[in-house]
Amino acid sequence: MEVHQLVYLVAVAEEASFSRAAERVGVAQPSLSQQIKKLEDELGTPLLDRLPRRVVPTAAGERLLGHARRVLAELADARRSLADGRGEIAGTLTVGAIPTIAPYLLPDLLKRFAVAHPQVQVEVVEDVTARLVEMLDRAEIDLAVLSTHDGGPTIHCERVGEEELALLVPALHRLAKSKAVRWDALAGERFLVLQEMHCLSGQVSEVCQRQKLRPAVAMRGAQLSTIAEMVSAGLGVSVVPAMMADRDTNPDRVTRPFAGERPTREICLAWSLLRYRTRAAKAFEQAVRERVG
Amino acid sequence: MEVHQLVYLVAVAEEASFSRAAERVGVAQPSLSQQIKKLEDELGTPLLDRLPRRVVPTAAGERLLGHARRVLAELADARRSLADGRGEIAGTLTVGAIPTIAPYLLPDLLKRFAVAHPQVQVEVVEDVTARLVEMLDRAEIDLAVLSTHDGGPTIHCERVGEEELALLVPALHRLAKSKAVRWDALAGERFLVLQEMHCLSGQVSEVCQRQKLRPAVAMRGAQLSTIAEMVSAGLGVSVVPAMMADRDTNPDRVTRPFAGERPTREICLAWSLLRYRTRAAKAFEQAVRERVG
DNA sequence: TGCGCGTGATAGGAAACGCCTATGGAGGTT
DNA sequence: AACCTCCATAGGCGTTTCCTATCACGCGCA
Repeated sequence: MEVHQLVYLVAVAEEASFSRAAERVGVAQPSLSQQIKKLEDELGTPLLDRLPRRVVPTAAGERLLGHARRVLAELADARRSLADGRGEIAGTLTVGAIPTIAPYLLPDLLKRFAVAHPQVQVEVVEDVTARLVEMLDRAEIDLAVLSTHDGGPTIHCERVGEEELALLVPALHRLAKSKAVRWDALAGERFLVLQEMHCLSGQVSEVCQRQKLRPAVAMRGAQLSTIAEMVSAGLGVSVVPAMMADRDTNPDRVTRPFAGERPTREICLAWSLLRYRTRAAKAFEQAVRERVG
Repeated sequence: MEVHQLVYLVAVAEEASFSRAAERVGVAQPSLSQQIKKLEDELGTPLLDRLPRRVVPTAAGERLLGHARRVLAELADARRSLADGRGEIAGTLTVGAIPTIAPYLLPDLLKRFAVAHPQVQVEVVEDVTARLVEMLDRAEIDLAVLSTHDGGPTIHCERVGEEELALLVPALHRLAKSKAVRWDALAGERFLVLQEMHCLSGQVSEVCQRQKLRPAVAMRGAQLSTIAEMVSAGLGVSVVPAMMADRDTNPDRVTRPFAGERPTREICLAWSLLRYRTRAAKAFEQAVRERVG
């Protein structure tokens, strides 16, 4: 069981093809076939089902893949840990962020971070909380910026600040001129909310519930910008992060704060406790804290 | 960074010598020097300090060692997981047990287990709780039998039963004839207890505290058999596991249960959540449950 | 001070290994 | 039925790893 064999196995499994995997890892296809065969011989069991049009892992292959990915992640950690030991803040940093935070927080943050740490190559992954957490576990991202997270023993999740939620209404809406909107003024409004996989959706219903408001959900959107455009078109109102509102310049809709206790949601940093935290990751975390706090 | 290089590095670090490490891993010493050098060249930093009489890891080496051990543990897991997939209950199983349980629980258990699963080679490590937990984390043991454990997110600890604690007194002691000993009868007795690293020591003081007894600790012993001999010699009394008493045939001391609510301590199984649990390990766990429950 | 002893590094050759190109063969597709 | 895609096999080449033999260094002992 050699490192390159595990690399090849993972590549074939992910590409579902020997030829594509060979291209990806930069060797000729026969070399790859050879090494996989050798691995299968050593372990005494087929790892891949060569089906006519695609390649799928056998049960044993699936089993080995889990271990293989952890081995490779650990090796990557080793390299980064040693590079860190030389005092450099450098290398590649992959951060994840949820779609309801990423477009409002990251652009500015990335620009500043790039200036402060020009040696660090930052990659961004935008996905919903559940998937980001999976990616943390699989070491596919180093760090995630998200809101609520139900936990899991291997993920560290740390609150770094909070953001206000505000009401987004069409510019011609009766509430558009209010200084601050009272919750009871929203009875009967049509609400535009995100799909349930977005945590903002749950957070909004929670807030509504606390305010004894049973909103009529007119539509579930896949992204905030869709919802914003719907609001502009007068199809309903929505509760959105204030950060989004700050950047919104469309005159067809306006954002209004809520009266009384303003609803907020947490902004958290999460990382895996099993992976090495590079200096670059810590520096990025600090940048997020400064920007949010 | 190849697997065999990591194996060599770990061997050299543990043997503190190239030659001994070479012998251990079964290659000639020059091959080992060569591979370590290659690893150092690849990583761009020395990993080992070749001192006149011994070899010690550098800071970078120490750092890499942690990752290397995890990589190797993960590879071992992979092999065992695949072997398990073929349905065999076989291979090597390393179990740890604390010294106040091991000699009373294991002999009988191991004998039965060997009959039920002749294909499994069981190795036993006897050490105190804290060290067993470390060894679980480092994948040096598969399973630990212990009593209390303060936790840690990567260790699963499961109560499988309890054992009674009883009073051990010299045969000629005034309490030796009691049917059951009341706690208030122990005021003024000289107590022989274990060193603090043994959890039994803490458990006994906890029980005493609950019974409003402030025992005079006459001596702290390193093992129960020492304490038992001290009791035989009339140097004091002790609170010991009933399991120990069951096997004790020395006529110079007797064990008496406590009156009222009999004190007990838990017996737990612990394993690492990060390591693969073999069928052999699960079978052993089951054997412990049957024996204890 | 000089000599052995233990230990790691170096040198050179043999065996093993991985990768490559060329080719074969099985399954679909047109 | 011919073609195409995709993986397996064969044979050659360059590299790597391992071995044995030997060297270099520091230490302890006479």
